[in-house]
Amino acid sequence: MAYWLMKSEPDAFSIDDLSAADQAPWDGVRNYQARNFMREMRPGDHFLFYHSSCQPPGLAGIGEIVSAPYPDSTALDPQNPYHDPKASTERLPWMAVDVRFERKFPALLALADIRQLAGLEELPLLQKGNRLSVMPITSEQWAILTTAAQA
DNA sequence: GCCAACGTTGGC
DNA sequence: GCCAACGTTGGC
Repeated sequence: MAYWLMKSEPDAFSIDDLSAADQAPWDGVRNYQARNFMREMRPGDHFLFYHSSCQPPGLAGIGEIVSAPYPDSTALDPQNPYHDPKASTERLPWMAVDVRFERKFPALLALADIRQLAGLEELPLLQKGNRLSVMPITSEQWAILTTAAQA
C-alpha cells in the first residue's frame, strides 16, 4: 500500500466537498510527472489532501484511492476548465482515479508548520520551486505528517 | 498583486 | 535540437 499527497485549490474542490460527496473522481491533472505517479496508484492507497493557493495552504485531511487509474475524459470536454485541445479519444494521455473521504484533520496543518517538522527534508512539497500536484509520500513522512495533524 | 521557478511552445 | 518567450503554479 502506497501513500500520496495531492493538491487541490479548495475553491475548486476542498476536503469538505469530498466529505459531502463521500466519493469523487480526482481528475484534471495535466502534468506528465504527476500523471506518471497517478498511474502507480492502486485501490487501498491513502493520500493527504492538500489545500493550495489559499490562505493558509496546508494539509486538510486524508482520503483513500478506491479505483485503478483510468483515462481522464474531462480533457476531451471543451466546457471543462481542464480541457486539453490536443487530447482525443485515440490520444488521451491523462489519468484520473476515484477517491473516497476518510477524515478531516481537527485543524489544517499549515505549510508554515509543516516546514518546522523534522524528517521531511526529502518531501517534494518543501523543495524549492517544486510544483508537483501529485507526489509520493514515504511511510515515515506519512507518520510524521499525520501525527502532527492530529496534535 | 508580485514574482520565482518551472514547463511548454514554437521559430530557427 | 536549441533556446527565448511565454504561460502556469502557488507561496508570500
